[in-house]
Amino acid sequence: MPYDTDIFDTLRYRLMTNGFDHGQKVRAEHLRQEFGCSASTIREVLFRLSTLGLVEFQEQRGFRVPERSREVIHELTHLRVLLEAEGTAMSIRRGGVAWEARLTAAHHQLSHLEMRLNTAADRSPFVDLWFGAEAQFHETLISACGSQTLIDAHFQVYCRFRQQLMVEDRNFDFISNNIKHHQQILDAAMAGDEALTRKKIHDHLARHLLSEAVEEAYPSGSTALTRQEVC
Amino acid sequence: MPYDTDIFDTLRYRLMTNGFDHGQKVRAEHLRQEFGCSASTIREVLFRLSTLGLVEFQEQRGFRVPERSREVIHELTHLRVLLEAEGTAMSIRRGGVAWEARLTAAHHQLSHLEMRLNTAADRSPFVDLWFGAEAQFHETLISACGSQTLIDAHFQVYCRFRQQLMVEDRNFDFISNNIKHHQQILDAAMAGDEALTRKKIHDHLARHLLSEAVEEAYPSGSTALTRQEVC
DNA sequence: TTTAGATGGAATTTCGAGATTTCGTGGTTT
DNA sequence: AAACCACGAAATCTCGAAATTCCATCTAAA
Repeated sequence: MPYDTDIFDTLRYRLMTNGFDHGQKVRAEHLRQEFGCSASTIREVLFRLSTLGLVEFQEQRGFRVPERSREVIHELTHLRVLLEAEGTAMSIRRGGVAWEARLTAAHHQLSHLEMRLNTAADRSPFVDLWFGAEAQFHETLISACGSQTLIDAHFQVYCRFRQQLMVEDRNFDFISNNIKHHQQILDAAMAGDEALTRKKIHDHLARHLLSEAVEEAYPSGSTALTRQEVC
Repeated sequence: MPYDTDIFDTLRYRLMTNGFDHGQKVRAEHLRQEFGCSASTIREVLFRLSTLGLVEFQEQRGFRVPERSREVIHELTHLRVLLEAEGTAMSIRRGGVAWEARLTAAHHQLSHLEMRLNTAADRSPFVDLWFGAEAQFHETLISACGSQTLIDAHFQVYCRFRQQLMVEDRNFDFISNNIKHHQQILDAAMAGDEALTRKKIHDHLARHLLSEAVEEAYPSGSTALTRQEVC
């Protein structure tokens, strides 16, 4: 039991799974009582969480959970596509067989869970597993890019993206589309087709982009945003 | 007036201008004495600085200044080109006359300083001004992109980029090339040519990329990295 | 000589309290 | 009714010290 890492991880999970309301102030005093530590420790943990963008620090006003908005989701998606497409293209160039093996494994695990999610009557036992597997798959995509800087930047964006979207669409209506998307990304990457992989990554997330901007980047296949969905 | 903001700004400036050695541990106790405050205050400031990547936090091992390396410079440059090219292209699309005016102003100021730097016998009085103007120009390039998320991400990368390169080449041998580069970026942006602007931004920074990777992205004009230079 | 363990000083992390600031409530004035 | 001010409660920020951990050095055993 080294240190306040427990608190950090607990709060990070809670923030990413929307255990706090968007825009709400973080009540340091309540957390202090809950974890049985001093205010300074909580304060420090919150500073560390602000590094990931999961809480926002304001001078003399403490910390608060970022507001949820369509615009922020759009911006995070845009950045995520930019980084993930670039990182995956680099992985294709320099990943080799080892990366392909890891990617296949990650996809297999994700695919399995998505099948279960798609058919199960009660989805709740799979939800957390699916979130983990989905994160693992996208992380693996860029894992062989060779740039820890890019991986870190992507992780920051991914955390905030997840925080923004986790609250929505617990019905997993999108899941059958996602199965196709992930398969197409895998196939394109395995074929070594960088351009196609970039496009499939974009299409996978295009749902969360506001339509106008989609037009600009990919004039052909724009999809209007009628409802926010997870991933 | 917020108290530790002074310390934050002072240390940020010192970190970005290499007032500390790369890879060195940050001596919190020394800083505490220098600023006449408690260890907690210094600790908090360092956490806030780690948000920008200017110091790295390690559990139970305090903070240290990131190591300087050719690989990290390459990665930061790669990310900077990616974000800056994208942000500038978006600014071109949606910036309008107001953005063009601001960009022209920023370039004019920068250009003026670069002329002085290029001819002055003693460059020292212009150095700080030039760093500010250079940052201002590149910040203005992406300022109309409409995505605060992208602007924040770029700022993080820019801080670390500057921290890595500030120590090098105080002779400003690169300055005459830089004058051309900045002019070309301005011209391409004013002409509304997104592709050309992207290329000019890349060329401007290509010097800091390791040659192999430059080949991959821009097979035509690769420039080997023989010596690190600022900006 | 090398390795393992012990030791003491220095750095870190945590704590609880006091100082400062913000925020909400209620009352007064225009 | 709207704007302004006063005041108390609650939150934030800073501090100094205590508790914990790291790190370099020394000693002993193989």
